[in-house]
Amino acid sequence: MTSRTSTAKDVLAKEAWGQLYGYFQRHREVVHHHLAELELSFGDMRALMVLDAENPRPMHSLAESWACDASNATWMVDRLEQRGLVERRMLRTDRRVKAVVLTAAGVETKMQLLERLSQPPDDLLALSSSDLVAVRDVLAKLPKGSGQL
Amino acid sequence: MTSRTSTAKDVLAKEAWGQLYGYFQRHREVVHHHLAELELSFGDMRALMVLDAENPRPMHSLAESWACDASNATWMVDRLEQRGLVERRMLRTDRRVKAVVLTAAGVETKMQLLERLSQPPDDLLALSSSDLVAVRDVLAKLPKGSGQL
DNA sequence: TATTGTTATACTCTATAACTATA
DNA sequence: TATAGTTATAGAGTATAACAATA
Repeated sequence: MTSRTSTAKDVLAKEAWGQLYGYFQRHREVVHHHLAELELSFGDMRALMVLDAENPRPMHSLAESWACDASNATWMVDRLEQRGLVERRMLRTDRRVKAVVLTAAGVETKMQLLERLSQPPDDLLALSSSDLVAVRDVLAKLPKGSGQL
Repeated sequence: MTSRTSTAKDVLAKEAWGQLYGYFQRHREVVHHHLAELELSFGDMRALMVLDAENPRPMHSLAESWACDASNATWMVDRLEQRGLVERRMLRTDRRVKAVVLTAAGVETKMQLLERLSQPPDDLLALSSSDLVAVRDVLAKLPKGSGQL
């Protein structure tokens, strides 16, 4: 709706975006490599990210966090439970809800995954320290809230 | 294998990577929004990216580019062909191979998709010009070849 | 006999609708 | 009657194996 002639900054933003986008295209496989090592699917990863051992999460709340149907949440938790990574707990306050927590094994798996994912690709290490600081600090200025379109 | 104590640069690289990774996590939905507008699946996008109108690509070569099974390539090309976006051509040199090209409609759809994908998110426009230049120039130093692990 | 591509089939992930049990 | 969760079922997307045509 804000259609107008391109400013110099529009061009810069497009070029910066192109670099960012291209970089992630090239590193998509990195994530899948780490997941394969831990025998996790992409869905497993999204599931683990939301869960922990301290805060039991009701199924319907998980479905919302995962932006999926309730029946799909049942299926995802079933798989993780069969692998011993999560556990369903009954709530005494409302016996309809089943709250999900990570087991010790789930915590361990999540930790290993996070450690791998936080490992920067080698090509970043080839940059100078000042370049790394520049990227880090500029991106740190961007809003961390839910992504916009 | 290069296990050693963390240098200051290791820490910087991890922080920069964390920012890059987080940014793309937050903007994953942007791509899906653009795809939905054009009624394309994620697979359709990957398919279109590899194809053009000038260079007929044999099926087995496409399966390799898409890193999928040959039978899956058949299925993907079938769908695009039914939508009129691609066309199978016989090769007179080897009558076994079927080479795939984008139709005029396919070129148009691919162009519309590329235009949308190249549109930077609003939050980048909120950065200063010098910040945009910094991000663009640092990322431009990274290798463009096939991603490494 | 080897290669290109397709078909038949099955498995994973996702959703919709119908169901159970609580509230 | 409404809500939390599951089950039954169907569809998209992926793979493996058997097959047809051509080299």
